[in-house]
Amino acid sequence: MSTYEVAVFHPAARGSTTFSYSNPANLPVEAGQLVSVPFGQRVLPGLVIGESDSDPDFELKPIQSLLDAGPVMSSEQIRLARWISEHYCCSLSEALKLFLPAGVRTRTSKWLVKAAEPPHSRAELSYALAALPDGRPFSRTTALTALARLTAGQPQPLLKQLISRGLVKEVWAEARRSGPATLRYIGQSDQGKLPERATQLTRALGWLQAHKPASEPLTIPLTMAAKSAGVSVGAFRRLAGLGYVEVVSDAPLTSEEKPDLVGERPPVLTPAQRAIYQALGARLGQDTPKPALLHGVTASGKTEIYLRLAEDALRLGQSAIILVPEIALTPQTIGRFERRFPGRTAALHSQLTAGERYRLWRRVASGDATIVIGARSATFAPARRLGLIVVDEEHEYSYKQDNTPRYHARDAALKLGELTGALVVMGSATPALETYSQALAGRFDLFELSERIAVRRPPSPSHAPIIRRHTDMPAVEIVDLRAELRAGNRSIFSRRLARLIEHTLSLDEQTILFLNRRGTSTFVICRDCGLVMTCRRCDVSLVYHRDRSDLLCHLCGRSERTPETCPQCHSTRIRYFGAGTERVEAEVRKRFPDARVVRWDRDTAGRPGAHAEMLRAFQERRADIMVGTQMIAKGLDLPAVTLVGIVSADVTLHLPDFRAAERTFQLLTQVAGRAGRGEAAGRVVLQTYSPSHYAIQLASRHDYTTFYKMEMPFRQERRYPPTVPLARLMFAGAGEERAEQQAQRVAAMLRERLARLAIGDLELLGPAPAYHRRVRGKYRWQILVRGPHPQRLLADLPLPPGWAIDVEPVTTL
DNA sequence: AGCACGCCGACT
DNA sequence: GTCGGCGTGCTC
Repeated sequence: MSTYEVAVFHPAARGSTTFSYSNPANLPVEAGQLVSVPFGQRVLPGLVIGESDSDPDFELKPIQSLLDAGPVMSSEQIRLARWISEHYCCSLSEALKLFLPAGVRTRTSKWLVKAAEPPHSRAELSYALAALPDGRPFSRTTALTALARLTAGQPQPLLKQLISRGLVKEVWAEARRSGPATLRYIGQSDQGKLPERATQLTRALGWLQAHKPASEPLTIPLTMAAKSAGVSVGAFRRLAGLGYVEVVSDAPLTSEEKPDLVGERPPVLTPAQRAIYQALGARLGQDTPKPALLHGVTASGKTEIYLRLAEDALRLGQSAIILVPEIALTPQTIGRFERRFPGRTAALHSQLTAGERYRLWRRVASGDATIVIGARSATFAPARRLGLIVVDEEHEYSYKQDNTPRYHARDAALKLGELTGALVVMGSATPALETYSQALAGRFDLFELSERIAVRRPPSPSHAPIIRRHTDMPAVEIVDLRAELRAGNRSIFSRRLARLIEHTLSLDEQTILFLNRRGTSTFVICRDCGLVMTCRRCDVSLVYHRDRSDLLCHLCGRSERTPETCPQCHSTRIRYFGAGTERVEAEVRKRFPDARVVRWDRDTAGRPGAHAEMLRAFQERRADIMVGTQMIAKGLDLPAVTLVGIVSADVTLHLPDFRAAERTFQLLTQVAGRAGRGEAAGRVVLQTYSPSHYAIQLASRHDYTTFYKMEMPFRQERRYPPTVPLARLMFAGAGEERAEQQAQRVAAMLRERLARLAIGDLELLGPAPAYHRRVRGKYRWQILVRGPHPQRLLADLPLPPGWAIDVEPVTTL
């Protein structure tokens, strides 16, 4: 009899461990199937990885039941999960979880049940036992409610006693499926049975009757119905109890609009676009096409190439996954795909509810949606017959997940392409050095788009042709802020920038002002004793936010009242230094009182829909100046912007991280690229205290190639990625000395392991305190592992709690 | 993560 | 002797 290898969803599952189970009931089990299995004392969900003939010397437990009709993961997806677990040193079940939305994995929960054969001492508590349900399992809440009557409102100790005496047992059982509930209403003639005062039920029923189509039953997600009818979900559940409607979990979902609508007409391609599109399009049907890097300056029309390729994939009966950075996942980007492929796209973004996410997952799995667009997690969408994977802005750090599994979506996408034979197209104006060097080495095909295109869209809907023509890259002027100071200008705007803002306003054109820092003042200091206000739990200075008149910690989010006197010396001479976006906004309002300003950063774009609102306000010319952090640097296409002011280019430049120059270069180039995307030429003013730094000089000339040539030797010399692979072990825990001891102990273990495994080409750096030594009251230490295949050392490492492994970290801060 | 088992100290 | 504290170690 064959055994089944099952990855169990449980934190204890280390490494790529699977557990073997038998299948005595002969359930139709195949790889990729969700099952529930007994594990220890409990029943847990697991995923069948495969079959084997191995005959272990202990007795196998049986697979208990199937949790889904068919497999929920393909064999390629299982192989990708295995790769993730091995490459990023996480457990297989952690990697598998990436592929399954919360509603698909079934949870188990704790229930209580009366003991079948209660032990000796039962007399004194029999009164309590009598209050509990017989035979069937009941929830903790049920038990507490029943016991509350006997204990004057303090049932917890009594329940605890019952459990500890063995009179009540805790059991693990499958919980209800957490898929979104669906309501089904066929229509009933015999109303009037409802009690008169049941206003909620009457309203719910009225809504149903008003909304039911004439011929077919009404099928709608329960929450949606409740929202629309203005009653609680409970009202519909009550109706279900009375037999008016059916509430089914996980019912087959009717697809939304059917996809035979004609999408927006594509614009005519420029010769440069067409050449690349044709070269790439020819690979779509191929067996294992080589991945491609599309290096195109900002506004060179990369997205249109993606759209064309997606169209071709669809025509071949394939599906496509389009990855974009979370920050660029604006209604603008989503809208562009939805207009081209109406009814066929599934947009996965962070603001979906669990139920919506689940529904989209099902739509993709069923083949109803064939274009998936989303942030990094969309890599794991259950796309069938995958033909194309696009990684837009592939250099973006948000592609790296910052908790376990710490995967990089670009690299996962490349692996997925390799496994499925899908074409992977990466695009960027400022490729990551990792990617560009591999392209130069021939692992990827390199395509260049070096000219900008201005697009004039006719007001939609319209069938007028879309006009496009070449425009120039914006001219960038570097302003030396030291010279400004010398000239007596202490404002955050240089004379040149102020003049150009004025000029742009007078032309009725738009301006973007960029500063990669939120708040009003970045540090608050007492003039008398020199005390700088710092966070109680982190080792950073607090940032003054005038809008909320609070001091805010940007690491942990804690806010404190602004002190009127110094907490140390009680002086009133408290001063505020350093500018953030809030200060820029205030300054603009002061100096240009007639200008209409919007500020776009995490403080103003926090709530859902805020992005779209601000974008629309700016697009419809209801504002003249947009002030923002790096949120505005990504993928926004605002044709009326002719001036970009970089208030300070230096925020990220001097951080002690090997990627500081690369990051600064990328950010500045992207921000500068927001200017002049329409018909009118763009200008950029770049203010800095380091005007001769190569990252700033080259960003001002949009010169990626030279930047690459200068940065690579530096990495080579210092033995940093992409020349030498890197992994990092991080610890965070309470107690300053304890953290250091922890770090030393793990470092010693690593040294010992390195010697035992006789790995000579890996070096350990550290342990050393992290750049932010303390965050949320936890002290942070790190150890770097440098050299080829650090996984050799890190695989199945028994790390104490508080540790995390980050393979190919995006930063070492 | 739970929940065993197991080995020590405070009590009926 | 028993109850119960929480330190290691296992879960097919």
